[in-house]
Amino acid sequence: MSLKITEKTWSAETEKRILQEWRINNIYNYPLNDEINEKNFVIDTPPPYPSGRPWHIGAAAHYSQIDMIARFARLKGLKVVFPIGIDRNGIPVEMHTEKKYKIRMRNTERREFLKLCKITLDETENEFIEILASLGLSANFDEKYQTDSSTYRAFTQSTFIDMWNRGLIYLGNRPNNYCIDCGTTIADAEINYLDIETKLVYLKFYSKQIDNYITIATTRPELLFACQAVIVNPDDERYDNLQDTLLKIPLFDREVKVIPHLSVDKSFGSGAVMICSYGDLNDVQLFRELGLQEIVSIDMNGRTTEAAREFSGLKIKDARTKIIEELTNRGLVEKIETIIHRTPVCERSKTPIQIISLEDYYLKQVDMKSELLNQSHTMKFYPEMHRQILTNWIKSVAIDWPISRRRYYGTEIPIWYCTKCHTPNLPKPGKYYRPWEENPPFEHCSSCGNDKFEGEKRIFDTWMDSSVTPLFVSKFYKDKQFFDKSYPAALRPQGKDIVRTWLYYTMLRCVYLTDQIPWEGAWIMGYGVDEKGEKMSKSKGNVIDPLPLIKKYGADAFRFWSASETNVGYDFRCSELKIQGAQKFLSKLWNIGRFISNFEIIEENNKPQVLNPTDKWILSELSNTISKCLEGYEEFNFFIPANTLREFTWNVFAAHYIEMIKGRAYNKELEENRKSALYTIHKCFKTILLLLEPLCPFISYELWIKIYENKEIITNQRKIPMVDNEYDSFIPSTQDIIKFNSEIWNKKKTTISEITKKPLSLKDPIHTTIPRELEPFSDDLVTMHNIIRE
RNA sequence: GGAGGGGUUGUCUAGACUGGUUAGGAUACCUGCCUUACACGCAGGUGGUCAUGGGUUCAAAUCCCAUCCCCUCCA
Repeated sequence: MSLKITEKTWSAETEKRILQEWRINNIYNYPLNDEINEKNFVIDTPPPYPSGRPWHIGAAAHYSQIDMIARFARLKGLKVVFPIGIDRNGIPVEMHTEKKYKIRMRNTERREFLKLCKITLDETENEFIEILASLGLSANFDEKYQTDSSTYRAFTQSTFIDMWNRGLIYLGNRPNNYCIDCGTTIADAEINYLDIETKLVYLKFYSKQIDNYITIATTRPELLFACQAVIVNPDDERYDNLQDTLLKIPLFDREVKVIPHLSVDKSFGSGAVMICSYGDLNDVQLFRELGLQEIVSIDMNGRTTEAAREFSGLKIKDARTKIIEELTNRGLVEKIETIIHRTPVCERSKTPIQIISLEDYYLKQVDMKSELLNQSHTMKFYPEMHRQILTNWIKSVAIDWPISRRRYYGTEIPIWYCTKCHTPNLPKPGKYYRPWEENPPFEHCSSCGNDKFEGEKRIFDTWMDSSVTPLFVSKFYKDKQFFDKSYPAALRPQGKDIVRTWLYYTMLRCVYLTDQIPWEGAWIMGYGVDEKGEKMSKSKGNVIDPLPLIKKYGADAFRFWSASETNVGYDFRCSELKIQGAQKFLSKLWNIGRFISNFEIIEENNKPQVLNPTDKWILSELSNTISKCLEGYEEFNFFIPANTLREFTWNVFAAHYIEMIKGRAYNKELEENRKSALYTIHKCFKTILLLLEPLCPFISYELWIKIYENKEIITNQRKIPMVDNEYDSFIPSTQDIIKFNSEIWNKKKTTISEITKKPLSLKDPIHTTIPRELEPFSDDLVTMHNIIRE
């Protein structure tokens, strides 16, 4: 009998040493046995974007929980494929690089700019990987992939060439969302809406026919010169008999017709609306519907075109100021109101988007809507309620996906154009191509035989890269045997904020390429919100940096907090106090381990023939706990095992069982009775550690190797504890035992000792009776409370 | 305007699908206690019109209807 554990508390510092040990032994990177014909449990891990600090605490919790998914699957004995990728393409790094080096992308030589982006990414990525590892992530870091590697980019390009050959991609010239700041077309999914204060200008449109003017309210007076119609609601009495009336556009003197249209809100402004190319997507629709001739108003640089006459070549803001000024001078403004306008902005640069027509590549998606809706039913959602986000989004898809971007840091579109007949020539899939600086891998144009080409300069939308992760990690195109075992992936874990992008685009692409949904299930996590329940944002200043908290309390405390605080799919509040609470539980567990480490281990093969009733009772509670935990784990709802384990370990096992068997444990004279207690206490503790391992791998590992002196907790698979109903009849005793112990404690507390004049100590004897239903446990209870039976 | 989620003690939350002892826990607060694992602990206590109104029922935090408030997403 000796204490194998001497330290009184679990220290987060220990984690560093354990991590080192895991790293040296490479414990999570075991080769998958390809002989066994069994499906791999593939987690389509979100490739995080290394955006630098502070990292979002919700994201740290998110990755912790993904690791719990992986660890539980290993506990079950599944062959887990837990890849880790880093998403490196896209506008955020370009913007970050511009800021960092005080340069502008378009004024910098392309190669030079790409080099600077890479440096920026490498710096943040290393730090980021360190954080992930320090959280105890059991992912395969050795095979980390990066979406900007030539391998990954070749993969993206191959999928594009594949889809091109099947006629799913086309070049289209149509009005679309355009961000002036980013200088590129963007997709609907990349747009956010902000409430912005703006001026609503009431303009006078004169008409000879009625010898008067009508008032038109607009938030976009700078587009006046691109006006092609004025619409009014047909039910609006103010505009009765004005149909087809010609109105003169102020300043520009061109005439446009008044057209009735049901889409007009009578109560907004004056009830008459000017339709310009293009103020918003509604304008686009009306131009199409009414067959109006487009007037190009804004160019790619965000400046007014020739059509603006004396106002041409101006930035939108300046054109607006000048036009309002001129209109005011000429008495054409009736009034100006300030309103809050829900304005679409680019989610990256926060610049209000413009609608302009450009030639871009589109991937067909409108035709796929019903197919995707149908197929999505084969996928399970955790929780089911978040299926709605996807369904609503698919239903709202209205135009095909513009996939080309006029940016630098991304996967190049692999096309060379014939200089003679302009036919796009595509290379063979499988290699990484950079048409803007490389010669084509072919000599002659497939159409006219010409031998001169011009390389495409544009790149792909970043979602073109990230929408093929399940294919990349399952080695599509590369290893048929592995792919068959790995696809569809078991699970896509992700945040609910990127359902319309990552989840949706991945589905679309994978259904095109493989005819099936790429996962069996989607696990959708909520947001980490602040203490008040509000979303964290830099502008609100309520962002919590997880790093100091992880450093202070340790990864396990952080992980346990994240598990016990987040109900699957719901938003969860982040507060340091709760993490402290998790730390206390770990300390409690540590000390239970410390106590248990006193006693020799009675293994299963040495189990006593007859167990003491108290031991049978706690085993019944243990079995109950196993069953609840497994149920929660199966649903990837870690809230359940975390709280079940905490409750059992602290409030039943430690508070009542351990106190009850202390007498037997220390009494070497009744050997059989002692053996029964020691067998049971180790059985319970081992089970607790195994069930806790997915949540808190560090402390579980440390306690296990300290007490049991082997590494079975992580090296052996299929160690999942089994539910055993043998002692179920003891379950009802739990309430009786807790109640009885509580009564005795209370009695001692309220009895003032004659000698000390203080309440009785727990050691002091007490006269009492033991209720009949607790008779089987009476020996343990008598010793525990020092009861003198009456 | 549309969709989804939520409103339970000072604060956070479980219970709601499947109605049934005294609404459970955590934290904070108050009181007492070093008890051969743990003061990061132990024991005890104060604290609740379960958002509001109505309905169903022997019985409603739970089911139904309406209203109000908060959050998120979409137009």
